[in-house]
Amino acid sequence: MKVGPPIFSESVLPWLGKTMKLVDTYFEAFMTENGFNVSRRQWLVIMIVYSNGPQPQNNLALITERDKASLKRLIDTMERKNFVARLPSPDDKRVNLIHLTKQGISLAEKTKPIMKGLIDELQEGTSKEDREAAIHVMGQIQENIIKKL
Amino acid sequence: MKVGPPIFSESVLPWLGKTMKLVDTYFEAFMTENGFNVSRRQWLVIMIVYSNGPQPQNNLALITERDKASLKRLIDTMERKNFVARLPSPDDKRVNLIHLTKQGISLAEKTKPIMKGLIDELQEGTSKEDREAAIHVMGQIQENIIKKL
DNA sequence: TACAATACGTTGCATATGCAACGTTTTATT
DNA sequence: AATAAAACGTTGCATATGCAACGTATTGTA
Repeated sequence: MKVGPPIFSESVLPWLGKTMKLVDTYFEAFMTENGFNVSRRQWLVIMIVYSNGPQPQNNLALITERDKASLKRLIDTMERKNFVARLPSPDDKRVNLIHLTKQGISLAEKTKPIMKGLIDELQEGTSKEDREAAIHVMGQIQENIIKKL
Repeated sequence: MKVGPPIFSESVLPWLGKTMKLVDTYFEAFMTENGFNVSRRQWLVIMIVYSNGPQPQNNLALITERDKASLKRLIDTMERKNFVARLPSPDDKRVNLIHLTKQGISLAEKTKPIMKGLIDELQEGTSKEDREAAIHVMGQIQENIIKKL
């Protein structure tokens, strides 16, 4: 018996989660192949710090859109893996600034160029117009929700 | 200091997770407002069973794209909430068939009509062409990944 | 200045998820 | 028919996440 998800089927919604999950899976496989043990979110944090300098945890939580508790634990893991280091902010005693370690910097430098290639690979066979349309659709959905919440 | 996520920014990818999260949030708020205590995934299971009849857990795991262990625990919760009941399959002693309880059927009947409205609300301001483009992009990304994995 | 409100990071608790291993049952192979 | 392989649901373990509460530090207000 053929069985599928009812409703939602014609809409954009069911595609979002599955795509995201696959992207995460592929990202980690790709990183593992290249000798790095880093999740997509960990990598994102590294690149944010690499591009913008040391950041308060709270900032990273906002940018990555996680709870600050969740981000705290992510930093714990990354510190254990020796990608980042917590250093007290000179301006505000409440704040930890997340710095990259040598290993973190090295990872950023090595992965940044190949990551563009990865994104191109993933989006292969899609046109710029379609991607822009997709972004517009998702942006509109987000707006609609935020307006109603 | 203005700080944003580097790379990925121009791509479709960062939109996926955020949109999904917002949709889930809104879904649950909507359900709560309407007097139902049910997550999007729980609701999806209910609608699948409602539309297709009692299902083995494994089927539901495949359709909802969760691990069978994860789905097992989802069913535990839904059984506790009295939305569904496990009944042994007459054909296969390994299999549980997930049935809807009266309460589950009632929920399906009451929510099905309003859910179409919800989806329309969410997609308000998007054209059919753009939504199709979005689905095409995500489908292509999924294909690309599956091909490479 | 003194006090209240807020911000930051941490911790405890609850929940969700995947993977691997297991017992039971079914299906395939020899 | 006997045995091997696979399928189904369950459980233990590891990880990720959000919310609420807390202590400390900073900012705003009276």
